[in-house]
Amino acid sequence: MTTQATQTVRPRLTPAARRILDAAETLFYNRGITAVGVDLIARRAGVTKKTIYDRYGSKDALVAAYLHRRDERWRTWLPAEVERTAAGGSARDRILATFDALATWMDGQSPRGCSFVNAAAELTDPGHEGRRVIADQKHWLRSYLRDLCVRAGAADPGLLADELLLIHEGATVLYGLSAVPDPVTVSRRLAEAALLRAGCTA
Amino acid sequence: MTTQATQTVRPRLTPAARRILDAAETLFYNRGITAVGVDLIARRAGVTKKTIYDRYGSKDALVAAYLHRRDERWRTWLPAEVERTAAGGSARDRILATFDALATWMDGQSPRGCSFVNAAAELTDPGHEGRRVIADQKHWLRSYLRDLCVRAGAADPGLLADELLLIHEGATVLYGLSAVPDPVTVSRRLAEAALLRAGCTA
DNA sequence: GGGACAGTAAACAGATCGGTTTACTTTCGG
DNA sequence: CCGAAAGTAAACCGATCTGTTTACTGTCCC
Repeated sequence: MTTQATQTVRPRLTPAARRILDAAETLFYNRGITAVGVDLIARRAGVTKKTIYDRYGSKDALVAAYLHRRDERWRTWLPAEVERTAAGGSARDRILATFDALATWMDGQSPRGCSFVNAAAELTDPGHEGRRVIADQKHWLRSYLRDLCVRAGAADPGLLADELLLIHEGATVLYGLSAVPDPVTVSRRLAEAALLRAGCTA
Repeated sequence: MTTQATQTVRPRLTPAARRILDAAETLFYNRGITAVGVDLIARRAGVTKKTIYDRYGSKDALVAAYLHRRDERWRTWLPAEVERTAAGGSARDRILATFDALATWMDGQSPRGCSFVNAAAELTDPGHEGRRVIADQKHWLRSYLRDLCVRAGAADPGLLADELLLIHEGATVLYGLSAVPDPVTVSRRLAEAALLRAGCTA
């Protein structure tokens, strides 16, 4: 057995590695993955290219790390935000709260739509590790919604979850395209109709 | 007044220009816009780079032409397909037929989702001409749906059109991500619920 | 005090990027 | 017959691409 290391809070990321990821996140999201070179990331992070390759190995791996961290943030933030805003409410309230949360998330930091959908548009190689992260993210959201649907007493929770997921994606895309003034309000209405149809009235 | 030219069917595109656009369409859609260079397009089209720049002027202009042609095809195909499949039916039937048409379109040639949404992910410069084409396309679909909603006697045609548009986009994105087995069926169910709510029963 | 680790600085590699230029050929309508 | 348009072929431009290499400096822990 390996000896247990000292219990100091070990930073998963070195300071430089964190700065790299921060810079990469901003640049990838706002300018596109392919359009951003590692030289630019290095410059922005105040770091040498060597450090990037020492920490991440390749640009593809850095892209995967970028998506992974974005996923982690979303997974911790969304349930917390739902609990915060729908505290004391029903499961149905929580489901509707996910749409308000979506609006908050987008207004706050994501004017260009879903980083995963955008990344999927660029990561055309099906073998790219980032594609796995993207698929995982959508499956997580679907199962989170499904869990809420079960608790809301939906007739067919799986089907309702699919419907809600579709509405989420539609709202996010329209938000990013600025093609419709207030897509999140539209999505909330659609969700209400879907809930009604599934027998979730409480 | 300028003299009317001879009435020969003038080809809007020279043969080489057409081959260039064909090659660009396949490559841009399947590999991404930024990831594809003009040298590759030239090679695929059996053409010199000079010809590309003689015909289109810049890569950005070629990208806009690619989106424009894709838009044109969609605008002629969709109404025709809807008339074909919902011939003799009601306006409500036509609305639902747009979702079947979407499935046909995607199965046929667009496994990677909507070319416009994908392009929007890459065209980060708000001044890029392609962004106008994208916005126009969404507005066209919205007004096409809105027209059908009016004829279907919707309580609030504009709002219903927004809802249907959102469902369309959601279905397309989920289709491209392969995150849900049959997003188009899900979208049809959602559309039925939305129509019901808007009072369109015929 | 010595090694492992994290980092800087900067050159280097070969390929590719969008775009231009020069010189020559083919086709076709007035 | 002549000139314009459409095209090939290929070299060239400077910049940028992902990724590697060499040499050196801190810092921290055993």
